[in-house]
Amino acid sequence: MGRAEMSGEDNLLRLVEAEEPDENGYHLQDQVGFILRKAHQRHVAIFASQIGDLTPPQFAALAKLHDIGETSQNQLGTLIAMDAATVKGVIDRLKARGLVELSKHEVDKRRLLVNLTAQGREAIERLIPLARAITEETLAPLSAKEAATFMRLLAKLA
Amino acid sequence: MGRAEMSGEDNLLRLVEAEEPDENGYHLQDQVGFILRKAHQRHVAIFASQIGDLTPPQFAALAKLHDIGETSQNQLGTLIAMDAATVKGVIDRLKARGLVELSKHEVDKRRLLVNLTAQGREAIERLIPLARAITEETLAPLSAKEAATFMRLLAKLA
DNA sequence: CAAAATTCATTCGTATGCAAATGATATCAA
DNA sequence: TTGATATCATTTGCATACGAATGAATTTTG
Repeated sequence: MGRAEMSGEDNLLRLVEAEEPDENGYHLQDQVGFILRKAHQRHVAIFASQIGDLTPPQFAALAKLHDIGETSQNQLGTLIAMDAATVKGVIDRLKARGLVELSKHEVDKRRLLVNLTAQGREAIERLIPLARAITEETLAPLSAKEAATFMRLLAKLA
Repeated sequence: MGRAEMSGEDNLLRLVEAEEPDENGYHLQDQVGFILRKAHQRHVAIFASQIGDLTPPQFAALAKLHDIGETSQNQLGTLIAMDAATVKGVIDRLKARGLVELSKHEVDKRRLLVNLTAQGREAIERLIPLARAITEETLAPLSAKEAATFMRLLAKLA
């Protein structure tokens, strides 16, 4: 596939000539996955700067429990998009800090019920305003209109 | 703050009445960070379904090395957005599989140079078409125009 | 030049994140 | 009812991801 055989569309030709023969111009920094990973990293960093003593997954668990009340560990995992193994670790750590408490389901003995403690409730209610600020700061590079568009499209991808 | 005191904008009133008094309507599933995390998860799953024997970070390292040639481990980390500790693990595993080789920088003895092996080069060149398919599948829920908009806005956030 | 500050790499500790295997319990179906 | 399935939780193993501490080498600066 020699370049000489290529008929002449100027921009394309210039583009091709600017690159190495074997490389058809794959640029990592233009790939969704790579940018998605970086955007997520940036968000996590912003989160950590505002809420230092809780991770985003831990916050998600508390926020969801605050929203819906007691549920099973598994159900909670589904709601906050974590598999069973991951959610267990998160809940274990929240339990160790006294933010959630566990109990057995009376009827279905397989289920482990998770609920906020008073301390957990106090914590999440205190943190929610900070979480709003985190969302705001994460979206700060975009105008209000851009942010709305972005959220709409991002939701379609997730 | 009784609801009765609220003057009547219909939509707002209905919205407020649908919620608990103390809860000002914080919904995890509407937060950028949460959706960003889910979108990233989905992408990683798509990646794994197309390229089973390499992770996205490992692929990123190979792709970048293919793009720019030999560099120091640290510099590579900067280019693919990984801190020093993370990049070391990734490179260690690629080395164990014979996809990259390491050498000492002649002048600056602190630096560890990383380069593709012949096998690594063969691998990345074989995988790049699959990576394009992964990008395509990740963006599949969006129209071409939406995808372009999304990429533009995402890049601003990352 | 010599001390101070930086840079590069490594190591340790902690926290996701997921696949796969396992055990206990529930539900479904023949 | 019992045998097959499915669900819930746990555990193990592996792979990011990052802060913090450390040591070696280089660069900056007084």
